[in-house]
Amino acid sequence: MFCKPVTMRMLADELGLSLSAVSKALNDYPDIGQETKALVLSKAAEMGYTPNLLARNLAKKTSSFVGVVIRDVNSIYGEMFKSLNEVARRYDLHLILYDTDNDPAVEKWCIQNLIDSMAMGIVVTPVSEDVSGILESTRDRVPVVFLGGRVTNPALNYVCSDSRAGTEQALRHLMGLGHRHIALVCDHKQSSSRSGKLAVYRSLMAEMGEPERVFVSSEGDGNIMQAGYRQGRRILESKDEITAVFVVKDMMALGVIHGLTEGGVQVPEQISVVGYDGINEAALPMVGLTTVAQPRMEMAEKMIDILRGKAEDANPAPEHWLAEPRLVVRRSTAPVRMK
Amino acid sequence: MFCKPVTMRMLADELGLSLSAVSKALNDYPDIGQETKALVLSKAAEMGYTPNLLARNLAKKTSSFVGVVIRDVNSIYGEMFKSLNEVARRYDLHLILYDTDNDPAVEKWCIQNLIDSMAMGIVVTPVSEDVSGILESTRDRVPVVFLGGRVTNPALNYVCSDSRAGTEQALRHLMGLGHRHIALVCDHKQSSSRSGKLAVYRSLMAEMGEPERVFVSSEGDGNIMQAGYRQGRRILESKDEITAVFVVKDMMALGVIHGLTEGGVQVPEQISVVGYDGINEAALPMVGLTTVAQPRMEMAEKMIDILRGKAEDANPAPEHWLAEPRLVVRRSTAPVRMK
DNA sequence: ATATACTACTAAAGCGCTTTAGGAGACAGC
DNA sequence: GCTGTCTCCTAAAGCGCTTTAGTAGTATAT
Repeated sequence: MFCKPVTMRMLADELGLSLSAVSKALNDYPDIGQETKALVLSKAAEMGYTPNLLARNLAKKTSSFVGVVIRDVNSIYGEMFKSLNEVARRYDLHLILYDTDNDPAVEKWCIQNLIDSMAMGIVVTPVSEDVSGILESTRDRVPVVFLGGRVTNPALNYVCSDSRAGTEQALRHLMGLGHRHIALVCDHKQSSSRSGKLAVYRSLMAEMGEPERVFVSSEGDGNIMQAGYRQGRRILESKDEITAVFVVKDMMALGVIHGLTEGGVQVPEQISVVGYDGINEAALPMVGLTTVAQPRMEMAEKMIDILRGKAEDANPAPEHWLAEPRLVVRRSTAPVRMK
Repeated sequence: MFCKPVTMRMLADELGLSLSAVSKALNDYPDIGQETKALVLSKAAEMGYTPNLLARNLAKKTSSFVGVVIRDVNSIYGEMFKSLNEVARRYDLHLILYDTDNDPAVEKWCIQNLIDSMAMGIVVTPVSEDVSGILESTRDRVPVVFLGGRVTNPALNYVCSDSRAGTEQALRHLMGLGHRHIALVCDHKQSSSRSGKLAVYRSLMAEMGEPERVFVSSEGDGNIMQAGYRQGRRILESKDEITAVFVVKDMMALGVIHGLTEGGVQVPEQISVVGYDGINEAALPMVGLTTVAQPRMEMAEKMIDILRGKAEDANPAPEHWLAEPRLVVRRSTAPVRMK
């Protein structure tokens, strides 16, 4: 059923040229005659020749594949794929995407396969903040850039949004609406972006002379949205005159809103909610979540940039990028209601 | 910076064996001694050998890559990636994912690159119902399976949900709730799944002796959700005592709901809405869209099955699969309100 | 002892491409 | 004439693996 594709060998034979002449013509080498080059190119077009990427990559010891390893593609990082895809296309790069489903064993498998596929680089949102396994297997083989705030070790390549700046935007927005009793909701997982958000929250609360109202989900709270739901209920139970809440993840914020409204509290009339990430769901008309959006395109560009740089220069100096997030105001926040 | 990985050659030299002996040991060939095999395997583990997939694929003339070409990854088909990813892993397959953004030129580029990467198969949600370009370039080179209802040519491989059965489930659900004045909303794009839904709608309306209330979006309506919004408004303008509406796509249904509620009509109190696809957004608590969900896992399994079958047997007989969708009842539908 | 068959290995070609080294021919300078 | 220097092309090795053909060596049958 499958017919043999046109190879350079066939082109060469057809034209009575050597294989290398054809290769040089196709790859714009300097030491090839203009006429010969034109001849080869026209013949290639005529016969419908297209280069075999695997063979090319193997011979060049470099590849046009970029690995993308995401904990959960149904998240902001999965949504970022769309931007990555666009940037990759600009450079004739191809994305091999994996969803690890938060399983370290799967993550390991993915990384190994990318190495074996000679990927020119790997983007990964690591399952665990302990990335030593990833570093060890990829060390001196393929550049890795960590995405999202879980890893911000200055010795590594990473790209994430500036969670401190984003948090400040969110909180100042609430404060600008007159809110003072502001709660923070976050999940139990440690990450540098979480601790950054927490620090900014604390300093702003201190600035206002307000006590900290921090709600942390516990391990057994199920998925992130359910965890948010639980915290929404806890906020109500706290009887703590809270008028606004900042949630460190949009998905969790949706859960918080659900918990709040199910408990009979209107958002934003009684409590304002702002999330973080800028997931697609936040923009739905029936959701309308005010959120701090990560600049996907810019982050995608930076990640590909870094990987391309490493591939070319084999430059061992780590590169970071803190992307400036942008507050998107929607329906879930409103001025505080005066008593 | 990049160090040379362990190759079979190194293993062979280290053990004083031939290259082929090593290859056979690693690949479970019959004509290799048990002791030798054990020796090779342990040495491989010791030296941390892993096979170069590109080289292997090139030599075997078959690859472990599967191409996935999706019009818009932020859609039900993008969400299906998660299932595809899981199935692919079972067979040691790797997914090269592209988002064509509905651009035929990009689609062409993606397909060509997959051919050049020696993909063992391609899953595609085609931009246009005219897939002759795709067929021509992939013919006799790589098996293709079309996903979604846009292509259901019996001469081709395709997998999609049974839109007739799904539509019937949706409409019978509404009818069971007492609805008789049921509208159908669809977009202007032709596709076999759309025509199937329309046909079932017509026959059921005829069965009830009700007139057809069909709302078709027009070309200039913007994205699918905006198009739905427009139709939601049109439904209100129609003054046609409509109590329920079936929308052929969830994203569009969200737009319809938005149009309806913005026009002051409560969903589901005044008008029930049911969608089709089962996108993640439909399950959000603040959305709660009743919908006909496509069985993602089953469809993913079938697609990989088909591709694997074609790759092995080079069997030219086309295969189809109509997956049975499943009605998921949520908040957006309610019993008709008696006047 | 010889033919037969089987086992366990090696040699070598090949997958389709890149790349290095080298060589033929043209042309200039002295 | 010889050397040197171009330009344009070829030969051949190599990327890391698979696979075919072939060959020792041992065991079995006659």
